[in-house]
Amino acid sequence: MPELPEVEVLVRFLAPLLPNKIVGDVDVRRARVIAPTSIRKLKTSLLGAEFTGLTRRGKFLLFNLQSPNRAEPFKLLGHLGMTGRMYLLPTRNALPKHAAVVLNLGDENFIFEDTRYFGRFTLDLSGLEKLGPEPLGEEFSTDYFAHGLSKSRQPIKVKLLDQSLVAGVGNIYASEALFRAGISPRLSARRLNSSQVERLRQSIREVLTEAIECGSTTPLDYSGSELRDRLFYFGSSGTDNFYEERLRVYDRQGQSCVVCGNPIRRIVQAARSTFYCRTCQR
DNA sequence: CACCATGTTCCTTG
DNA sequence: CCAAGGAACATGGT
Repeated sequence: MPELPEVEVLVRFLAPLLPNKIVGDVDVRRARVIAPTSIRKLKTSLLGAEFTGLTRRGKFLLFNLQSPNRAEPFKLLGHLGMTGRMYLLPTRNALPKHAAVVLNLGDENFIFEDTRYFGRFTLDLSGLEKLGPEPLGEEFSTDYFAHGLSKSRQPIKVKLLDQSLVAGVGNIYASEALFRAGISPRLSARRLNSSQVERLRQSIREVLTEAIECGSTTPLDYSGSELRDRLFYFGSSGTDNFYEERLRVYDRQGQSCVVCGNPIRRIVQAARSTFYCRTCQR
């Protein structure tokens, strides 16, 4: 469920639930997700430690912990990859099939579940080093963005996925932001004029902000597998597909553009799908 | 069987 | 050294 808005909503949901909870057991069921941290190292660090906070950086979750054995607090870095979820589950509930890491916190377990195991739950914080600014922060300025784009010949859609340019935009919101800005995804990044750069910067902020607001009003009730995580774009069963309906171009090839009525196109860029309207986006 | 999927990293090529 | 392209990772849905 991973792009900046989904991670942000998850962090807001989990952050108040974690403080004062102490790790009583660490069960690593898929070692790849904690790499390069070893199982032993993770256990040594986490056993007896208390959660003190949770924040977000780009698509990463940053867990703050305090161990009674150490003077200094420490951090754990989480990433949801393509299919990751994190949630608290009563101890009596069965673990999900793809539980990658389970932390016992007393009468409930903290679950990191990830079908494809592309996610991370690790003491290695190096993933943060090359991140660009937060798109919703002041550092993501017009000048910064213009300068970053001016050096790249890549199509603008591909460049938006570069986490060192701006942190947190993924494949869905890249298409959505370009549609809102009326800019073709195929345009070379350095060919955007200054008004396009500014429109795109604003569009990125709006698209992400609206997605967070939308997600924040949804009950994030994961009691295991029955109640669905409504932030999941796909896998919506029955009525809860409103999330997809908010998207104006993503996964809508062949459907009518909400602005001009012409069909939404799907193209492939850097081996990933891009959706756009040829009429509205030049 | 084929192709598709919210992400990142590593390897190769130019 | 750098930018860009593609495969790889792993599993499931259609």
